[in-house]
Amino acid sequence: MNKAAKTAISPTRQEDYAEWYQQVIRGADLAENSPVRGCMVIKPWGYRLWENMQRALDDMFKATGHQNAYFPLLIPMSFLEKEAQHVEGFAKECAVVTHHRLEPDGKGGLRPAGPLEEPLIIRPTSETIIGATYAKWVQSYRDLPILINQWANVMRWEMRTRMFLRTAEFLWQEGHTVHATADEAIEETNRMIGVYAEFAENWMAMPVIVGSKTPLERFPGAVETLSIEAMMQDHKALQAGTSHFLGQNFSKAQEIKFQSQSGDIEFAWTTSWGVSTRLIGALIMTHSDDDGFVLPPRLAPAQVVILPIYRDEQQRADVIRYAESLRAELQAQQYAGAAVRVEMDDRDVRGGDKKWHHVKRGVPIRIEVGPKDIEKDAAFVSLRTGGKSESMSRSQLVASIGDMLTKMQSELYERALEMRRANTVTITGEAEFRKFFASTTEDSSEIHGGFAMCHFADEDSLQPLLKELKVTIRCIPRDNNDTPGICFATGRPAEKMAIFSKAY
RNA sequence: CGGGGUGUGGCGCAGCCUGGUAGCGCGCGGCGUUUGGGACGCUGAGGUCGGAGGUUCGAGUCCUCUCACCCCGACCA
Repeated sequence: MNKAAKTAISPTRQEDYAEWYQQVIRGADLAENSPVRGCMVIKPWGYRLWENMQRALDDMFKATGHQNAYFPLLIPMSFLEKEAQHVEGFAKECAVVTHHRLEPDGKGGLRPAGPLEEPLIIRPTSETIIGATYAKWVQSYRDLPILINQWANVMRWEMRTRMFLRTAEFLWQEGHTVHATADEAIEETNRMIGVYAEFAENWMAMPVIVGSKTPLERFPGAVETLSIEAMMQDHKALQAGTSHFLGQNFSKAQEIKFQSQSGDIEFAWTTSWGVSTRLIGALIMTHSDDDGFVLPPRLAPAQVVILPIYRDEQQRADVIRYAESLRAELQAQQYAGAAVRVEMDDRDVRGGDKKWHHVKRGVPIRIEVGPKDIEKDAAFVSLRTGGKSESMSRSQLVASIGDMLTKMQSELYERALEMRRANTVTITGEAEFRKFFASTTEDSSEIHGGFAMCHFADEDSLQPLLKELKVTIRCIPRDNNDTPGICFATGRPAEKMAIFSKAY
């Protein structure tokens, strides 16, 4: 766009992080705002990415014994009233359907007519409707466990929306399981947060911290909420996935009962777990740079794009033939257990524009082939993760394409991990805590802070301080967190450390 | 929902204070020169100024209401 600009995306992260985020999405053609308040249009490039995420997750769900099913979009309002905390959590952000038809309003427009006897809400999450269904399915301990996942859209009437991170309507999956014992349900809750962590780290190349939420941060109605937390490039935390142990709260509210082996009637134990298109936001803010989106190879809709370069029709024939055969060879290679995904971009667009198009979309590897390359039986290779572009012989390129993608994937992970390391500190006193999270007035970028690991005794007493600094407790990390200490704020003895951070 | 800001061709903006029927850059079409690179020249298409109402002979410019978006706050995957 601007020849003088050093970066493809303007502003840069330093200049204006929030605006940079928007521009990366636009530059990569992932999504755009729609005429509907708070709702976005996910464009093909963004949707292909989502499909790749879905496929990987779905395979993992299946591998852990789950099946997919589908439940209604609309939920009778009374269903939501059954679990007290659940209502409190979601009632404020529900879209309500009150009529079932439209009629002319006499002024050339339409007005709703046919009021419903009982209003329906558009699901903000499906615990209630699924629970009501499960209640009918469960009679005996022999009916358990129920291990079901649903891919769906949900709607939450959020006050402030941001593309992918928080939209009124979003796509997600929600697993809902029923078990005969608490232990089994807890095991499921742990297993699924593990699946999410594995997906985040191995597929998204995004390091995450697994931990449990404090009572104030829990899912409404849950006994225990586990989450994976990731650090974005502005050092804020993003909750990337949650897995809830719901105890018997929902089964009691919805009468999910079964007769046990001994003949007693017992309430079942349930779990729910989900990740959403928010993961795309996480991906953007984990890896992208000032030239736009950077895709981890494993999830990239196209891992390699071939850009033919030629001057005229005569050259075109040769170059295209060469490019096509190169494509076939590359596609025959394997990466991460699947064929390498290669695209050719032979659009009638100027070479420079074409190159930047793919840079901004985050394609991991760009391969340019022109007459000079054909002579040398070579190709000119550029990696989205940086480094010098270089000419490679065709045989070498084909032989090493899988390794290159593997290396890029782990490089992205290492980079993100290093960013998190560099911005994670252990804090033992309130003064230090305040200083860490203080907004730096001289630095307009607003990128500051990070993860503060602190021992803490009591969540409630910290609230004034946390509110003042706009910091939240992200989670109590599960691993390496057994050393007791002293609460950073009150000086009282504390069992565990928590991650404190500003968050999305 | 509270505070602040914005809303003018696809995108980014100027014009508004000092009302008189719309301008710039990029992008887009055509032609040509270029081309291992986000090039250049000529030429062309495209907007009635978020919406509604009002003031006025006349409103993008003033007033009222409304909607949407962005930032901050409260809430949240």
